[in-house]
Formats: sequence, C-alpha cells, structure tokens
Amino acid sequence: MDPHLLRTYVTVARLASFSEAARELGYTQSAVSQHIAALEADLALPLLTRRPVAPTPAGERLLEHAGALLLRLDAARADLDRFAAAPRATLSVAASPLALHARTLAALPATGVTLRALPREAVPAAVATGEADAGLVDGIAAPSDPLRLSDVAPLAATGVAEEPLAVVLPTTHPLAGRSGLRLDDLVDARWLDAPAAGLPLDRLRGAHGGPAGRGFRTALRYEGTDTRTLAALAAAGHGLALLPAPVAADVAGATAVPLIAPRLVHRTELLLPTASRAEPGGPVAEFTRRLKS
Amino acid sequence: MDPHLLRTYVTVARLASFSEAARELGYTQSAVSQHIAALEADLALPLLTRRPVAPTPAGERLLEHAGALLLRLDAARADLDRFAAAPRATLSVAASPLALHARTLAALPATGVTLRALPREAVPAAVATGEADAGLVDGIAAPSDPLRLSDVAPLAATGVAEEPLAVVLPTTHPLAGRSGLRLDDLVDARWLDAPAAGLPLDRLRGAHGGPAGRGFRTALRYEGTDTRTLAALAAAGHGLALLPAPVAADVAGATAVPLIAPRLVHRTELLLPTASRAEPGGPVAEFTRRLKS
DNA sequence: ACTGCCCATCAGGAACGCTTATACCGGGCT
DNA sequence: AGCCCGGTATAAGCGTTCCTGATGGGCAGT
Repeated sequence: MDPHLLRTYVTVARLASFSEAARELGYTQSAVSQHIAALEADLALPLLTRRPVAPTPAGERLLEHAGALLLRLDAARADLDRFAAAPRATLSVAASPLALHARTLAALPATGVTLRALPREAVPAAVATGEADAGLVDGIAAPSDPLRLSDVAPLAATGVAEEPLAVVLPTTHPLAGRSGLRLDDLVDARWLDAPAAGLPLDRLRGAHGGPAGRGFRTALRYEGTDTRTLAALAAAGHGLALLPAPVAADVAGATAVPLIAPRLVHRTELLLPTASRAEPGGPVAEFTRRLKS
Repeated sequence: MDPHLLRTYVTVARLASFSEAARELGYTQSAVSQHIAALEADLALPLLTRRPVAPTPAGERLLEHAGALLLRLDAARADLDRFAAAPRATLSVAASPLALHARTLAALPATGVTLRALPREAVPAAVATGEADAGLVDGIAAPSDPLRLSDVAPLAATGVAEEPLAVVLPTTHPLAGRSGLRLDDLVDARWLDAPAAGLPLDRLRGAHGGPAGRGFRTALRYEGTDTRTLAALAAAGHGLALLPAPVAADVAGATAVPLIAPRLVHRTELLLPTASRAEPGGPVAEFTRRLKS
C-alpha cells in the first residue's frame, strides 16, 4: 500500500478513467494500469470495475482510508516544512462562513490577509496541510465545551467566541411569539438542511430529551453558502433554520427566538498548527493575540 | 516520505540506535543509515542527533505524525482484509478496564472469547488494526452524548451503558455525609491521578463553572490498572477518586457520593469496524445483539 | 463489419534499494 | 598518546522494481 499507488487509485476513482488519471498524474496509461493491478494483487481484492470504471464495495472503503491517509501525509509534510520555512509577512486564514463575525473579523490584520471561506469540515485539513496559516471554525457545542473536530493532524484549538443559538421562524409561525424555545417544542417541525450556510443539525441529535436515534425532518436542502438566502427561505416558510442569535436577529421578515434547551451555544474556535511556534511579532502571533484579548 | 522509511525512523528513535533498529527490522545497518539520510534529505531537516541517537525537535514532530500514519495504514489494511476474510468462530474483544461491568460482561458469549484489557486510548487502535473484533471503551460524557474518541480509522460507536458518577471519599472526610456533590465543592481538593484504573479527570476541565483553563490538583499518581487499589488509596486519604457509581459503592472503608453537577455520566460504548458486515449468527453479531437488548 | 476508445499485457531500459565492504568518528582502555 | 571497539557514513555492485513504448483485446457507436 504505497502512497503513490493510493494516490493513483483515488485519482482513477475520481476521474473514472485510467487514461485521464494517467494524464493528470504525468504517468503513462500503462503505469496506472499496473498501479491498480499491484494494489488489487496486494489486497487480493478487486477494487474497481472496468467499463465503466467504478469502485467496488471494497474500493469504496479504500477510498475513505486513502483519502484520510494522503491528507495526513500532506499534513505531516507541511508540518515539517514549517520548521525550516522562513517567517512570512502575510497571513492566510481558512474559515467556515459562520465563523466570520464581528469578533473574528476585527482581529484580522489590516493588510496582507488572504481569507478563504471553506466548508466547515475542510478547515482543519486546510490548516493541517499548510494551505492556510490559521483556521476559524464554528459549530454547536455545550457551553465551554470544545468542538468535535476531525483530527486529521494535531492541531491546537482555542475557543474565541460563544453566542446563543436562535431558531429563525416566519413571523406568522404559531411559536414566533415565544421568548424562548425548547427543542422539544420543535420535534415535529420541518427544518432547512443547509450544511454550508447554516449549522449542522445532527449535533443536536441525542442531546435533547427524546430518543437518541431520532433525526430531524428536513423540508428543503440548500447547498449554497449564503446565510441571507437561508434566512429568506426560513422567512418564506420553507422550514426552520438554526443560526447564531446575532445573525438570526438581523433577518428581515422573520422572527428569531432563542433556543433555551438543550443548553447549547454557537462556538467559534481558532485552529493553529501545533508546529507554528508563531514568531513573536509575526502576523499569526498578532492575529492570535488580538483574538484572545 | 515512504512508509518504510517512516517505519525505520520510528524504530531507530525508539531503540535510540541505528544498528539495533537494523537487527529488529531485518535490514543491514547500512540500509537503516540510508533510510534516515533519505528522510532527512527529503525534508531538508536533521531528524536525529547521532551519538547519542535522539530525535531533534523536528524529529519529535515527525514521530507523532509517523505513529499516527503507520497506525492508520495498518488500520486500512486490516479493514480491507476483513472484506476477504472467512467468517470466524471466535470473538476477540479489546476493552478498557472500567468498560467491563455486569452489563457488558453478561453479553459476552459463553465460549470462544478472548478478552484483552487495554488502556483507554489503545482500544480504538486495537479494533481498527484488527487485533480485536470489537472494542468496549468507557469514559466521561454528558448524558447521551457520544464519547470523544481518537479517530484512527472510521469506527462505528454505539452507546451500551450509562451510569452516574461518584466521588470516593474517606469516611472521615468532611464532605462524606453529603448526599450529592458539585464539582465546585471540590475545587480545592486533591485528586488521585490514575489514568489506567480510574477515569480521566481532564474531561471535567472547563465543563464546570470555573475558568476553563483550571486543572486539577493531583496528590498521587497511580499507574496500575486495579480499581480496588485505587479505591483503597482514596479510602486511605491519598486523594479523591472519581468512579462509576456502581463501582464506587462497593468500596470498603470509603464513602461514595454521587456527582450531581456538572451533569456527567460514565458511558460505555461498543466499537466496531465499519467494515464488519458482521455475518448474522456470527459471534460479533451475537455479541452486538446481546449488548443492545 | 469497421473504427475509435480504453484497459491489459509484454518487453526493455532506467532507477531504486539493499548488501557487502570500507572509511570515519568518538570514547575508553592500557 | 596510541590503540581498540562500538557505531555511523559512504562507496560500489547487483538484483529488483517501476516506468515507458508497443501491442493485443474487448466493447460501443457508426
């Protein structure tokens, strides 16, 4: 299970073609064919069907492993490279959309910043692989509890902000007049499923009083990243949305009601590679200092 | 960063000797020397000091990465091997000591079981690498919240038991008469630090009302795995111990007082490799069924 | 049936990686 | 000081691996 073989395997699986993968990787088609054959021989399992080229069940599993493995390999290399790297004057920050709010934006240096918005789960990977110097992730957690982040590599996470959560309801909704909502009040509600723009609902699962396995019924799935659109959808009655209270309060044509039970908050964390012995006075150290003060 | 190179690197670092590592790996000393040289050239960093052989700071970091990487590689191979493997009649279970209680022990099949007690953090690795067919881990969590496990590989975790927590105090302790204790009552107390026999205290950190960074003051560190000894130490006044209530209640010469705030429980989870399409009627499926019923 | 596309296979040459042999370096002994 | 000894680095040689280029075979569309 040579990483090179894994790399060609994931490329072939992604492109669904040996020849395409060969072009992308700078190999000949023959080499790619041999790579796959070597992997299949090593594991004594068929990994891909040919014509059409698609992963077998075993191949699907290998894809998961290979992805994580290659990511971790990149992370290791990036981490070690930082040891030798010269101090940089610019700062590159990867952030999930809702991690960008007044508190974190105010801490960004005035110049030399590259800000990249990424889906929530891609932020740790970006920091680990060195694509970003620092990361900002948000999520739902119990008060003063750390977020559950996928540990692609050893990253240092520190909390930088916590805000209440609020449910966005159409003003005409029967519960819109409440001063606070319990999740139990909403077990029958339809939710908006917007992993990129909103908050991941599944974190709530099992945390409320009901049976742990109980999922959330979703009315509409929104795959964009725009919170304004999400709020508009909620206002239009396409489903309920869960947002940080400050964000939810700004929504026109809808009412934001704080979530009071279970006791959960919207939390933002700063992610740094543990190897970043952020040189004093450098942009990373400065950013960190301003976030913590 | 070939895994072979990483493997020899960690071996050299562990044995603090090129020659010893060569013997253990079945290479010549020359090959080992070349492996290390290749790694150092690739990363353009010195990884080891010679005479004595010890990792440099960069080398220390590489050790962390390499360990995780090799573990994940083993996990991947084991996972894929399970696809082709023939159904087995025996069941091998890896468990952390406190995960073994009436509820879980009752679910074990009558025959053909190998039970291996491991430190808490080694259980996921054992299941992932196929050393065990299933794992039982325990830990502290909020009620009906999953445990925070290191994700060496995709494992399926399901809760199988939750019990209250109790603090073990000497009968003469001023707080021994209480019917329940809050963690805040105990901020000044001395604790027993027994990661193998007891529960990891650091999970409590930040969860109680006080400042999040605040640690626990420990009086004595016990590195054994025997709960009875831990309890005896607590009874003898060497420090407080935190244990699952049913276990704590059995301690002679000491008093167990339930922990009522923060609301945390002792939770036990079953760990299965996601690839185990546990064939119906097989020992793994049987064990799972009896645990869930 | 023919043709185009794509994957598998084969043979040859370059590159890699291991071993054997030897040089080098530092510490301890006489 | 000189010598030996344990241990690492370097050099040369050789077997294996791995990639390329060429060729064969299967499937689909024309």
